[in-house]
Amino acid sequence: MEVFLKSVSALNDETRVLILRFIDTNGESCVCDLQASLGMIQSRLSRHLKILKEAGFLRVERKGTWAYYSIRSPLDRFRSEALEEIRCLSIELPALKKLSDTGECKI
Amino acid sequence: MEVFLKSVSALNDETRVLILRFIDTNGESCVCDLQASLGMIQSRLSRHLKILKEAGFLRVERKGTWAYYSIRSPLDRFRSEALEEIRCLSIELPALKKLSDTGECKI
DNA sequence: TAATAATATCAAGATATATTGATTTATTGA
DNA sequence: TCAATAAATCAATATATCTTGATATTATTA
Repeated sequence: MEVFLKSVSALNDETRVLILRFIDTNGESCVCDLQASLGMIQSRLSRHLKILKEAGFLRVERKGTWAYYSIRSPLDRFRSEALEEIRCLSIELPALKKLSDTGECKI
Repeated sequence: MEVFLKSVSALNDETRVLILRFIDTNGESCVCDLQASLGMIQSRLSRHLKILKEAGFLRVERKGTWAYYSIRSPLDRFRSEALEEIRCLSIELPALKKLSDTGECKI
């Protein structure tokens, strides 16, 4: 029950659904790119990433001071179905802004 | 997005997961039996049943003053997967008390 | 080792959701 | 039509979650 509710409550927020969809679409993303692309302040984004990670949807890889988030793999059946459902939602997905590539990451 | 979040937020409560599991296990149930079996006060139960119904998980059939709730059929893929997940949870499921059959429904 | 940059955490206030007891609505049968 | 019963809704309070700005942590590099 506990694990199921943790997955469900992680999904129960429009912001987090958007983050999942964005990372699912664009692949591994660092926090500063997500900030720039999604237009979210850092503490807010960081909080939601943590919730998604602890619910088993995301994994993090650190490279220096950067943190790269990606869809955890493999996902179990329910999480996988949830992600598939999110893939089918008609969402206005913001364009990817790759600050980390160009070195202008100063947020 | 709206519909997805409605499903998810309906699942995001231990009480409602228990109700879904109970009705899934015991079949169509009237509100007074659910009250007796689950030990919930009437307004609380009624609220949760409404949320589950409006999220597309349950349907109601009225017979006189009674209201019988059952799993809506067919369920779409995501709801169906969610229910399957709930079926696999190890939950202490209270025994069914059929007050409506014996006529002792006075709650 | 000190300064800087990226990310994480914390504290306070705002918003949403759950619980309870009281009231209302709807249906049945006298 | 009135009384009784099942179920739904309402209002108040309690609890949980989200947002923001400030602060802390961690890794890099000068």
